[in-house]
Amino acid sequence: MGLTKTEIFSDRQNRLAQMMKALAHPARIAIIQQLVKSQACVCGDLVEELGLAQATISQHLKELKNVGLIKGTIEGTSVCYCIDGKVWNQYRSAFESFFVTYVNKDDCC
Amino acid sequence: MGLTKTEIFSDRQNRLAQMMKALAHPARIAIIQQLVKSQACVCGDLVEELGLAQATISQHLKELKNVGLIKGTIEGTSVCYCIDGKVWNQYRSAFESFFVTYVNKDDCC
DNA sequence: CTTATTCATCGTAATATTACAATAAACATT
DNA sequence: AATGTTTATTGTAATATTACGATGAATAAG
Repeated sequence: MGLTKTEIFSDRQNRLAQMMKALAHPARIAIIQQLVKSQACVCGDLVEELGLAQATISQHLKELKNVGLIKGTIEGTSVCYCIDGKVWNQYRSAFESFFVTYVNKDDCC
Repeated sequence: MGLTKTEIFSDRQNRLAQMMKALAHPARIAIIQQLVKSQACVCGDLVEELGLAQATISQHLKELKNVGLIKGTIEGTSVCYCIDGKVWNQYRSAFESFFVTYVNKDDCC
């Protein structure tokens, strides 16, 4: 137990859930917002901006990298992260498709 | 440790993360989709539709209820669940606001 | 009143997540 | 080469999540 039963759900459902999960932490939201704001790519500045340990930030960055939302390129001794526009758009349309399915009728109960 | 440091993030960030979390499981996605599809409210039919134990479904329903996305009304011995249109719209616009912040320029790295 | 039916809750096991100190790896600087 | 800087990784503790059987509470049916 304690293990999500992905087999019984559709690929779409699993993928959407995974997308949500990638953003289901305030630190990862904050990281994304920083990357959006500082049009140029930030790197370890994130550690100063957010108040978390370097190891923790690195861990969150890894998760965001794993789902493809961000990518990092090495620049000397530091790493420059930025948002992957393609994946961002995929997320955006996946979320929109999900939310558009429900049309507001009078609540039935 | 192991406890999210909500204090260091803004209310907006925490709320958005919580919304994502509510939908960060395929079973909860599937439940919502069922409720959208069967315009009338479903109840324990969910247990048959998805392949999870009754206790598990009940637990997921509770989480969705906690964030306000769905509401349930007792009908005799069964419970009728449906989406709360107001909260749905709040979610929708919160997600849209988030995704609209990033405008696709050429990826910088 | 007794017996089903339906759903919520409790208890519990397995697994995942979050956070950080400590360390390693890679490059830059002296 | 030796030292510093920056990031990733490893190990670990605390907490959260997921799933389900068992039980309880409420109403319906007999």
